[in-house]
Amino acid sequence: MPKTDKARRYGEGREALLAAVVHVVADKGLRGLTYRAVAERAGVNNTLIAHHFGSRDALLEAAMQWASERSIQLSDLSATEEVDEDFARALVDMVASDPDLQLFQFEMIFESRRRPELRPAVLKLYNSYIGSLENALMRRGYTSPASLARAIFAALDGLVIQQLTVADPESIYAAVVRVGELLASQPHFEHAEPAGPATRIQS
Amino acid sequence: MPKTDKARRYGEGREALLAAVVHVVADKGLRGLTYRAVAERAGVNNTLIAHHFGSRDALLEAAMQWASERSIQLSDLSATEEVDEDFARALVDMVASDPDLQLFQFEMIFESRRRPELRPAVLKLYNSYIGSLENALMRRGYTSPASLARAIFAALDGLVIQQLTVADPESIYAAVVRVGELLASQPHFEHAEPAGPATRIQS
DNA sequence: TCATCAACTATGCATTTGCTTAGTTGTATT
DNA sequence: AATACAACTAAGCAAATGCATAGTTGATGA
Repeated sequence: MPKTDKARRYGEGREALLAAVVHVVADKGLRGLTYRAVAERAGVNNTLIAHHFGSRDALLEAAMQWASERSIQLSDLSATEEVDEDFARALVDMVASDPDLQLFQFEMIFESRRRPELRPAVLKLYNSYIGSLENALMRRGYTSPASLARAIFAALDGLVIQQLTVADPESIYAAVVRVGELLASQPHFEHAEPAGPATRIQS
Repeated sequence: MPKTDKARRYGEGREALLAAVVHVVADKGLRGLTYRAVAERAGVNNTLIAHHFGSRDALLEAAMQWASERSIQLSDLSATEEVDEDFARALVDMVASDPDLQLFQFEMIFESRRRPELRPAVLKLYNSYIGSLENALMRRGYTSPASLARAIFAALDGLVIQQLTVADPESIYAAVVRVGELLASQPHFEHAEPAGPATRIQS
């Protein structure tokens, strides 16, 4: 039996369709993103998509907007004070408990290469992640936080992909912890110090 | 005008089709992977695909095999002695000069979630990358090289994705260099020492 | 030189797709 | 209660797709 959300109430169709897009893309890919598949998953008639969004492309764009708005998750995580065991556990748990949102976003990142209208949302997402991480690193006194933030984010991003596709959660957990250790071994303040000089750790 | 490789010689069709798959997937996605698109790109009749491979699924599987065999690239790079400026430049140049192979592989990694027959090849690729990196780290005396190799590979993987989608090559270059610095700051031997004790750098 | 077989092409078709058109139903406003 | 309009459904169609069938062409070995 296919997963369908039934018993929708009047007026909830649009939102249900957007949520359905994320799940359909996550488990059938963009090739499986059809009016009928999305509608079935949302529990509505397929022509409702054309009514609300006009075209498949517009549906995808709307879904990207919608998903990125509710994708505070990693952004919150990145703004955390440090990449420690708690962070690692939270990240691994997040991916394990809601892989579809991550999968959808990765699909959209690659799709944005071919669909210019998706680029703004994708860029905003990435920049918000990397930017908040960069701020956190700067507050903690790391040197040249821009390239460091990019590198650390890339590592976390890459580990999420590995967890989604080829590796078991515990290996990923260990690797995330290792990323935290790499960070800790770089020169930085002992605690976040918004202003003024502070103790700098040398390693 | 569409990119078509014309003037094929008798007997080269199969190989041309496999190469075409990589390019088609890279610039139109898996949704754009149709018999007609691939055949046009390869400069052959679309029914030749059914002749050689039988089905679209089998074509994709064959292309994955084919591509991973000729994807010695990152593996070679990972086995390099250290992640320095030369390595960073080589990585960035590789992605810039041949993005299609990388894009194809990323698409396949995600596709392997839904197509079990692709998993062996994907796992083999990842394990060969991470494994050779782990060996290189072990030779250089890094502690717990398994999680470190996974983390470093994830960082490089993530940076490749960023270069392919959202960031300019020079930002990526800087971040790759930073990854090298993170590695250098970890305790390890000064030079690769296959056996026996050696000078251990403390940071 | 000719037989054989693989590589290759031409035609065609059932299915799936995006989306249009024409309608129905629910809700909010007066 | 009547109006009006948005949310929603039913039916259907032109185009694209995967692939089957039937044939043609080129290389190769006897």
